[in-house]
Parts: sequence; structure tokens; C-alpha cells
Amino acid sequence: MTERTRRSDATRAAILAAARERFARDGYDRATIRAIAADAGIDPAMVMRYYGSKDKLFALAAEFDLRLPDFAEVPDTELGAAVVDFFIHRWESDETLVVLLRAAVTNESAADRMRTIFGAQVVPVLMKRGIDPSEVTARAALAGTQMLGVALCRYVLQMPPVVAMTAEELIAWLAPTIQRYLTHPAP
Amino acid sequence: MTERTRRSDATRAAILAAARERFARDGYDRATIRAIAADAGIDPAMVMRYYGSKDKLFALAAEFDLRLPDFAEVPDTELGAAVVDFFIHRWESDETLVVLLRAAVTNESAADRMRTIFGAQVVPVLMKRGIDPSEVTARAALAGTQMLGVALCRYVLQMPPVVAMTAEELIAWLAPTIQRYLTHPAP
DNA sequence: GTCTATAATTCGATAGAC
DNA sequence: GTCTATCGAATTATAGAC
Repeated sequence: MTERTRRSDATRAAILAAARERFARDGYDRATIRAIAADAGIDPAMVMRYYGSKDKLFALAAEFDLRLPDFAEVPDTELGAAVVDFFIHRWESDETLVVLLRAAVTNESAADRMRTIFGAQVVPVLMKRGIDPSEVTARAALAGTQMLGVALCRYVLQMPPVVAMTAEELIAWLAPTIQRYLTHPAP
Repeated sequence: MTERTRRSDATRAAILAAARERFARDGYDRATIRAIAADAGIDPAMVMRYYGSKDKLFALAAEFDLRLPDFAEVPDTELGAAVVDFFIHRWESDETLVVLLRAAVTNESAADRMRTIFGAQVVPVLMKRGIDPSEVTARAALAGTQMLGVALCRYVLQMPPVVAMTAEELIAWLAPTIQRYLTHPAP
């Protein structure tokens, strides 16, 4: 309400934005509070004051909702393309997923959140599509290996051929893979 | 030759084995020289004496040769299955690849080595199979996203459904994917 | 609200005794 | 060859002045 309040809100937001970028680029360990504060143009002590600890700051920086649509009006034959399209564009526009992926490799709580997201958000959507409940977990996991593998190679390891491809090229290549994992008979 | 020499060799090997395990489990940053020395049952100073620095120790712990066969007698229709079979069993039996993968996420030199391995070892093998040279890099990269994604989910993130699958189940699911990335017409 | 100063750890690396 | 002792740097986190 007052100017003080407004500025503190802006500072909070600046800290969180800087934290997201640092965590995305450097991972949990190498992203220091000092660096985050420097990026936000404030004192490191302010980060502690606003967020309590590095852990709590990370928890908020890595907080996000997949916002996975239910693909209700997508024909069965195009489910793979729709899923790939959603994930690729989601990844391109929101670095939070990269934050989480990078941290999950060395941070157990981040890894746990990664596991939860796929178990709690992806599986139910596929259930609604009428995929055999006894197979849906394995199918979602297989699709997860491909989508996370792309994210790893494109955004984290930055392998040149994967970075060079356009989003549309990637989608065209990956769609049949996901389609098969989700809908084709088990081998 | 003498007993002193033999024991120092054994100590060197013990350090390297402990380092590989720690790097595989904890990544580069969190794997401390102190912890590695404790695992090996020796003094931390010995690690420095034998390997000079943490960087050099890691370089040796992450050193490995893919030993990718040339798949000369594999029929074209079974190339995907052969490649997947090789990688899965390679991963199951040698944790060095996990060492490298885990470190590559936060360590630039490890990421560079990862990129080099796929560019310098995988691509030439596919070239010999007669894959269109103008497409072979992209095809190898796509296969890389799927194989690294599996390694990430199974060995690093340890997603329950992926861990639960047997190597043979995994191979059966993944083989058609790799087959398509390597040999089918581009979309 | 913001910053200075510093406490408390932890780490890689070194020096030197034995 | 092995270990003790320790340095110097970097980190998170806290206490308190302004």
C-alpha cells in the first residue's frame, strides 16, 4: 500500500527472478546467495531476510505447476504430437523446469519433486484418455525418459545438433515416439 | 616390484575406485576429497599426493572408452535393437557413464567430454553403416536424447517405474525408437 | 528496510615431521 | 609413504548499527 511496501515487493520479485536464472544456469550448489543478490542489485543479507534460507529460496524458485491440459479434443492419433508440442513450448518459455532438472541431479529433494510431478500430474491426464490403468505408469515413464532426455541435451548439456534443431523439427521427430509409448500395444 | 610399490599401487587403485563411487553418487561438487579418502581408508593428503588435485582425480575417474562395436554383422532392421542393447548393458555394468552424466550437469569440462563422446565415437560408427552423412549428426543426436534420458531417469533420478523395468523390457520398448531415429526417412 | 561486520563451517591444498 | 597440522578461500547465516 505505501511506497515502502511496494518497493519491498519489487525487491522480493527481483530476488526470485535472479534466483531462478542462477539456479537454472549453475544448479543448486554453484548458485550462491551472493551471486543472486549481486544480480538483483541488492545486499546478500536481504535475500536471507526475505526468504529465510537458501533452501526456502530454492523451493520457491523451483515451484511451478505443469499446467498440463487434458487434451480432451485431441484425436487419439495425434496425442503424441500434442504432448510433445506442449512440453517443448513449455520448456522454451519457462526456465523453471530447467531449474528443477539441473538441481534434481545433485539435490535429493529436487529429485523427489521431479518424480512427484510426473507421477501426480502426468499420469492422471493419461488415465482420462482411457489408457490401460495397469500400463499407464510405465507408459508415462517411458514418455518421461524421452522428454527429459531432450531437455537434458538441449537446455543443460547443450549438445550442438540438438540445440540447432528448431522446435518444430524436434516435435516432428519426437511425436511418433511419444505416440507409440502412450498408445501402441506393449512389445 | 618391492612391497612398497605394490602397496602404493593398491592405494592408488582404492582411491580411484572410491572416487568413482562418490562422483557417481554425489556429483563433482558434493563428492569431497575427504569423503573419498575416508571410503578408501586413507588420509585425505594421500589423495592429493597421488593425484595432484581434485580435477585430475576426476579426469581419471571419468575417463573411459565407449568401446562401441561397429555393428558390422547386424542387419539393418535390427540396428536399433543392437544399439539399445549395447548402451543399456554398458550402463548397467560400468558406473563411469553415470559419473560423467552426473558431473556434466554442473561441470563444464565434463559436459564437454559428454559432447565429444557422442560426436567423436557415435557418429563415425553410424557413418560406416551408410547413413546419409548430411543427416547422421542429427540422427545420432536424437538417439542420444533418448539414451541419455533413460540413463537420467533410471540411474540418476531413479524414477520408480523406470527402475522397476528389466533391462529387456526397456530394450524392447526403446529399440523401435532408436531404429526410427537412425534409419527412417526424416519427417 | 538496508547494509556492515562477522561468526561458524567446510573445502581444497600445502608444509613438514616421522 | 603416511599422517598431523594448518592455511586461505569461499560459503551460509546471524547480530546489530543506521
